[in-house]
Amino acid sequence: METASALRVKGRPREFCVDQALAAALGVFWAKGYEGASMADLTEAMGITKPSLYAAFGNKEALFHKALDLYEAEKLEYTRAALEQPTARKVAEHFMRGAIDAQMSSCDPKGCLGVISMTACGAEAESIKADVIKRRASSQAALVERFEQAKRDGDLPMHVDIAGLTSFLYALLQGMAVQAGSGATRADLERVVDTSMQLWPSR
Amino acid sequence: METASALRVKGRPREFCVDQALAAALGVFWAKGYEGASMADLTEAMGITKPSLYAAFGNKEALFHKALDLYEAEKLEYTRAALEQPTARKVAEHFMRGAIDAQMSSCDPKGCLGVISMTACGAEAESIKADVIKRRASSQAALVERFEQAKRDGDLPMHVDIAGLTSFLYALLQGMAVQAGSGATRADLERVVDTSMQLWPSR
DNA sequence: AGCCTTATATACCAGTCGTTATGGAAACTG
DNA sequence: CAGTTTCCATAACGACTGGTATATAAGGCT
Repeated sequence: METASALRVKGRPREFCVDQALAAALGVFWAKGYEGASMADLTEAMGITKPSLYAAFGNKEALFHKALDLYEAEKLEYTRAALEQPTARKVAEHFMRGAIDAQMSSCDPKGCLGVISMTACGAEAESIKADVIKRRASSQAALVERFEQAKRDGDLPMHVDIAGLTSFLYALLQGMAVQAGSGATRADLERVVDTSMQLWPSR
Repeated sequence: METASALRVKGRPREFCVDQALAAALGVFWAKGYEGASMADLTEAMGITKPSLYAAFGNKEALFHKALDLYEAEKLEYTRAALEQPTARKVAEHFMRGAIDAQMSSCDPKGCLGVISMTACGAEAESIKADVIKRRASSQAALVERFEQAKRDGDLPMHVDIAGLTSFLYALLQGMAVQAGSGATRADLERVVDTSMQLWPSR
């Protein structure tokens, strides 16, 4: 409908940076979950008032979905790199080490936004939960595909159940996220990864 | 102070069963988390009014702690049986199969109350979180001790890192709880357990 | 009987939730 | 300059939050 409207600003320009405000909102959601983050928390962290927030992002739920987009694009970028590793073993290790970096960053909240948003489910957040589930399903499907390729490549034994191995790896990642959110240290999580890699099949 | 006061009921007797009401409260907390469960939800499910609830249980937080006691005693009883299994392998398998039964029961909410309560953390629930973390730490310590015994018994290789293996198993349990709470089927979780048992060291 | 103690039921408290109407200020176009 | 459009700020909305005050009802004790 509109052609390159970057220049066509008619009225008064907004006084804040949308991307920057969204990043601040992501931080709040990440730290407190969807329902735990109040509009007051959000507006304070974003440095804007409530009407500005509603004008720029719609409402709380729309803001969350956009924050989730940002989270996937920025903090979950490592999963894309993981799928490009040469062997199934390296794929799994990249997933887990990357998860540690993402979940234990000193400047970000601990844990995984997806896990936090999915478990904290008070009826109103049902659509939030559904969104997170859908995103994770597509991500998991990509991992299944990668492991099937690994089996064809011969770096994964023929007898392993791919769906099982994928869910197993995801369970580990989610469990690590839970532990990251409840006081585990980076060394704790690294021990989990080391143990997992020692047990990994193709070795 | 008081000696067997079961008979000494002075005033009007209460019209509901405390244990039954607590069980109903547990169901609500389990399904919606601590913060997601409102007093209206609780009183409705328990079949009592708010003043009765406050008189019998103190407040929402005290009610939650008592519900957590009940949860540990009833739904987490399988962990005690698991520790008594003859080998480390059987201990781990009993833990995981028991977790499936507890998290996928057709008459109870899906997932693990501990995981749900720990991840949903909105400031006010900080003491809730601390309680859950403490309980899990003691449970985890018991598993460490059991695995050290297994190493002495020779059914666990000498080179394995016990702390790592324990956190690894707990991560799997917590990850399965996350998946149980987000639409996974019993077959999905059983695939995770089968995969885990195929990778388990001492085999 | 009457008293005493406790439970129940209704109504209410102050505070917060997400959301929005209102009024004025700021910047662009003509 | 006026006109228009959009922004920001204050304040308010009804609904709901956890928690209580008050009044009435129901049992045991003497």
